Amino acid sequence: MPKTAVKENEKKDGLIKDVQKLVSSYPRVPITVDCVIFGFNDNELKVLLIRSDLEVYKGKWSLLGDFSGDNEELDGAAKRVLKQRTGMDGVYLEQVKTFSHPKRHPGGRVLTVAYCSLLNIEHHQLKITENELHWHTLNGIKEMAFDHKNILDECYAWLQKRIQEHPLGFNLLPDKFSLRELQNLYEAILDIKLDRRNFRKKFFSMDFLIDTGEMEDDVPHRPGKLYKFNFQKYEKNKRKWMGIDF
Amino acid sequence: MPKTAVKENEKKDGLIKDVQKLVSSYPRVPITVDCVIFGFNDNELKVLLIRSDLEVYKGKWSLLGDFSGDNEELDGAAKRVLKQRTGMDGVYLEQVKTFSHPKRHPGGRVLTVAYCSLLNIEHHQLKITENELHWHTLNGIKEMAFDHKNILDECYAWLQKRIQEHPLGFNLLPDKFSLRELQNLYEAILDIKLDRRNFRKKFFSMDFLIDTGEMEDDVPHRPGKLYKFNFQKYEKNKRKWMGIDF
DNA sequence: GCAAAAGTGTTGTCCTTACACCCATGC
DNA sequence: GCATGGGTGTAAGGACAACACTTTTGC
Repeated sequence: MPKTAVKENEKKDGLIKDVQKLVSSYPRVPITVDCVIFGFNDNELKVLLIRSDLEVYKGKWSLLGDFSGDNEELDGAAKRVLKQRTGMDGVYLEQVKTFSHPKRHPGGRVLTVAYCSLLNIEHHQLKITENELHWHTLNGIKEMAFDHKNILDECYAWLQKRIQEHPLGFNLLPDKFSLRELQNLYEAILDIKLDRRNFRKKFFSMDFLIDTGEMEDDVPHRPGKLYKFNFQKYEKNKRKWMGIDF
Repeated sequence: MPKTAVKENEKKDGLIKDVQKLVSSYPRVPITVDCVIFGFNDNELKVLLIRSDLEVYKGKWSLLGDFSGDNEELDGAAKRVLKQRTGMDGVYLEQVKTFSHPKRHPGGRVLTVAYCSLLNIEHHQLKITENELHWHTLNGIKEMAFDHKNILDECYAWLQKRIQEHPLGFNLLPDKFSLRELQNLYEAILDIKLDRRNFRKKFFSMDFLIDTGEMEDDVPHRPGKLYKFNFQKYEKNKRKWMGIDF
């Protein structure tokens, strides 16, 4: 507790009575949220970036962020950013880390809370033309505005770890997908090659895939079956998700 | 970007030139750090708490926290809190999560960043008598000030997971420890019973324990060997740490 | 000599890995 | 009919789980 705030506030029993006064004595910091929005198409992991609107970062790419409004929970702020940029509610979203280096923003100290989000590119193409907003492949990104390259790297590492513990990947795929698509996704995220037979065995043994009875269409080879992920069964039965340990 | 801030700042090319002005237009929020400091003795996992100095929380226990000073990185703020309370530098410390519910502080909106810290109780008894500061066993804690019970629960879950991925536990033990102590620690944190022989096999096979040649003393039974953890070898060779998967 | 914990190996089970052939479709 | 990827099974090796007896010390 700050000595000054305590002194002004102190009573004989040493307890602070006026909590509003106490809080108003705290230094205040501008807060933003930054969303690392991952997508997947053409067998590549993509991230959604916008051209920076600050002159000091002219031409550089930036994460999608906004400051946190008064009395807004940060999860809500992140959802708001997603909604504004992609037009979508109900997108997968998780807090990853808070970045606080005093020089991370050229305009002064600004704290940012990084969120990671996964969405299906096909479902979300609607509002993307409004701004200079583009999907980028991960390894094409060299430099970014602020410390956003660092944030992106940490979120990517987070995703690689997280996807082996939870079935997040389905958020990046269409509702119905072939096992080949699912495997391509895991290979792209983890940046490794997997054995097709073992991959299939693993997913079938978890028993969270529903055979839709439909098949791929318009492929220049034997079509594969299309599956859905059984989100309900997974939610009821999380224990059965064994780590994917490639 | 906030419409007002952009408008005041806009040039013909649409880029913002005055970043200070931009940042000064952001709402500002008081920030605190809260440290969940775990210790281990009497074969129990403990957490270091202080009596709240707010009258609204009279008698309730609280995490060790402080607000973040101007231009201070949050990791530094958390280290500062640890240093002030325990007198120790170089304690294990990691950011866990940021809590932002608008009503989490009775004095108004205050954002807090939770840090988790692990320290050896024996080494840190020095400055603990200054305040009403005590080690608590985890399951004795029912109610706390602010949302600190929630923060504590999340940090404990974090620890349970984290200790299976990294050898954090050694930070809680004396430099030299017996395998029995090490096993007790894992049993306490994970809240399960382990097989002694398998536990020993696992740790010896990782080859990160150094036999000090010394033995336990003053035990009313056959004394065990004392080991040190080989931090250097671990740092050079993190790959060999296989998840502990009890 | 007795209580209490240290120290030590083996076996069965299960998961993981590596690996090769036939099948269905579009062209 | 050929190119392309879909679909399938098995065997070997490695990790994990279960389990009991002898040893050393303090008292």
